[in-house]
Amino acid sequence: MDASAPSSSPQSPWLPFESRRRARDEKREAVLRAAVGLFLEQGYHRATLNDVAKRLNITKPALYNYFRSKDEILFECWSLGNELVDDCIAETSAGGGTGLDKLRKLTVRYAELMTTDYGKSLVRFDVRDLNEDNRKIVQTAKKRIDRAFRDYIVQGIDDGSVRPCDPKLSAFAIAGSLNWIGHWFQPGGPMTGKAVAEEFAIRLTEGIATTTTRKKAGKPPRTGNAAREDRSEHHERTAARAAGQSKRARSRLR
Amino acid sequence: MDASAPSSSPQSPWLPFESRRRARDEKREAVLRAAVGLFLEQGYHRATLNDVAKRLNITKPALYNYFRSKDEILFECWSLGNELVDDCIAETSAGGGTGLDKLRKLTVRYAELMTTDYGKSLVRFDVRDLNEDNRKIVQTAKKRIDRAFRDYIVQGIDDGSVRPCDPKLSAFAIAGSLNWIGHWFQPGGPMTGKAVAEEFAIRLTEGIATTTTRKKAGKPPRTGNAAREDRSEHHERTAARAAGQSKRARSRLR
DNA sequence: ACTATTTATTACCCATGGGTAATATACGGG
DNA sequence: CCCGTATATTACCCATGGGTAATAAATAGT
Repeated sequence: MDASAPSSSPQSPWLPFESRRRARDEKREAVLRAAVGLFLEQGYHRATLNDVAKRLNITKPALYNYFRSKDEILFECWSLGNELVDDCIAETSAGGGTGLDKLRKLTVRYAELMTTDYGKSLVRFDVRDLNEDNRKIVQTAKKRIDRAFRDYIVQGIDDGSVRPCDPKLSAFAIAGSLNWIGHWFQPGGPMTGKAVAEEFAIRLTEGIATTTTRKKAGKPPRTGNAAREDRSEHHERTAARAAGQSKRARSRLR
Repeated sequence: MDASAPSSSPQSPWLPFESRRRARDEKREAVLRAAVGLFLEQGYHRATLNDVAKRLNITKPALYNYFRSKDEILFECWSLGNELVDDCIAETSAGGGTGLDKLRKLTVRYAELMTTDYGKSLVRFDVRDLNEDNRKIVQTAKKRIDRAFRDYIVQGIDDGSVRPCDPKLSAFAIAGSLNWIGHWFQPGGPMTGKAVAEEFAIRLTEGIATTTTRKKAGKPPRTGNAAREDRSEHHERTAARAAGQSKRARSRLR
C-alpha cells in the first residue's frame, strides 16, 4: 500500500510552492511531528505556533484546520507517545517469563522510547499546560505506567526472581532513571538509543535481582513459556487506549 | 545572634499594613522563597511576578528593588540550590571512605536535597529560561555535579568497592533516579524526605557494589578513616562557588 | 465547466504579563 | 525639623503570541 513515491522523505508534505495534496491524517501527523520537535527543542512556552507553521511551510491559522488549540497539539503529541508505551506494556505483559524478565523487557523498551521525540514528550511536557480533561487523562495514564513497573516487581518477588523490596520505591527508582533519559539523551551523541537502553536495563534491575548478571551469564531463571519474539504485528491493544478519541492512523511514527 | 523576635515565623516580612523594616537581604531571600515555591507550584511561565508579589503582600514593581528581571530571580533560586549541592559534594569529598562510601553519602544527601524547594529548582527549572551568561553558569555547574558522581564511581572501581562498569552511564542512572525525586516528591506524602533518601541510597548503589547490603549488614568495607560525622559547620566552600556574585547571607534556607 | 467543500492566506483582535516612569511614604541622620 | 536615600505604590507602556474573521485558492463531484 501507500503508493507514495520513492520520495526522498519529504520532511513536510507542504512543499514550498507546489502541489499540496495528501490525506488529512498525514498532515495532522506532520503537524505533530513538527510540533513535538519544536516543543522539545525550545520548550512548549517558547515555541510559538508561528514557529510550528513555519517549519511546515504554512501559516499559523492553517494549523487550526487540524487542531483546536495549542494545548490540544501538546496533548496529541503526548498521546502518541502514550500509545507507544501502551504497546510496550501490552507486549511485555503478553510475553511470558518471570517478573524480573518482564521488568527487564519493559525497561529496555521504555528506555529506548525515551530516546525518541514522542517518548520524551511523556516526561518533558508539563501536564499543567493541558486543559482539565486532558490533564486527567494524562495523570491516569501515568499511574498506569507506574503500575506496570510495580506489578512486575511484585510478581518478581512472588516468583522469586526479584529480591524482597518496597515495590513502590523500587519502581520509582527505576522509572525515574529511565524518565531522566528523556532529559539528557540526544540523538547525535556517542551512544545509540538501543545501546543506552540495554545498558540501563541491566544496571537498573541488577540491584534487585536474586540472580546476578555479572559477566553476561545466560538468562538464568525462566518459569514457563519463553519470551516470544513477535514485536512486529501490533496486536490490537485492549482497553489501554485511554488517550482521547484516538482513532488516528498510527502509521510510521519513528 | 539574630535578635529577631520569638516571632511566630512570619511567612512574609511584609505584614499586610504594618511595620515594614528588616534587612535588605532578608527581603531578598523572602522574595526567592516565595518565587521558588510559586515557580514549582505553577511552573515558571504560568507564575507571574504579580503572583510572587501578591504572596509577599507587595506589588510587582517592588520586586525590582531586589532583582533586575524575572529570569534573574529564577537564576538566583537555582543558585541557592546549587550552593547546597556544592556543600554536599564538598562534605562528601572531605570525608573519608571508599569510593562506594562517598557515592552513598552523596546519594543520600542529594536525594534529600531533591525533596526541598531549592533542590527541586535544580532539576525542574529550564535552563533555556535564563540569559546566556547564567545559562552557561548553570550548565557548567551541572557538569560538575555529574563529575562528582562519576569520580566516586571511578574511585570505587579503583579501590575495589565498586564493580567494574561504565562510570558515565552508571552516574547517569543514579543521578537520573535522584533527579526524578524532584519531580514526584511532595512534602505532604506518606514518606519523609530522609526516608526516601536513605532507601534510594541503598537501592541505587546496591547494583554496582561489590559487597551486598542485604538485610542491613554492618557497613562492610571501610578503608582508612571512617566517615566523619561533622555536618554541622559549613566549612568554607572552596572555588566551588561558581554561581555568580554570590555574596548573599546564606542564612536559614530550609 | 460550475459549484460545494476543504484548506490555505492575509489582516486583525486582545488578553497577558514583563518591565518602566512618576510619585508617594517611611526612615535615618544631622 | 528637614532632607536625602531607600523602598513602596499607582498608572502606564508595549511586545508577544494565541486565537478569529473574512477571503482566496485548490479539489472533488457531477
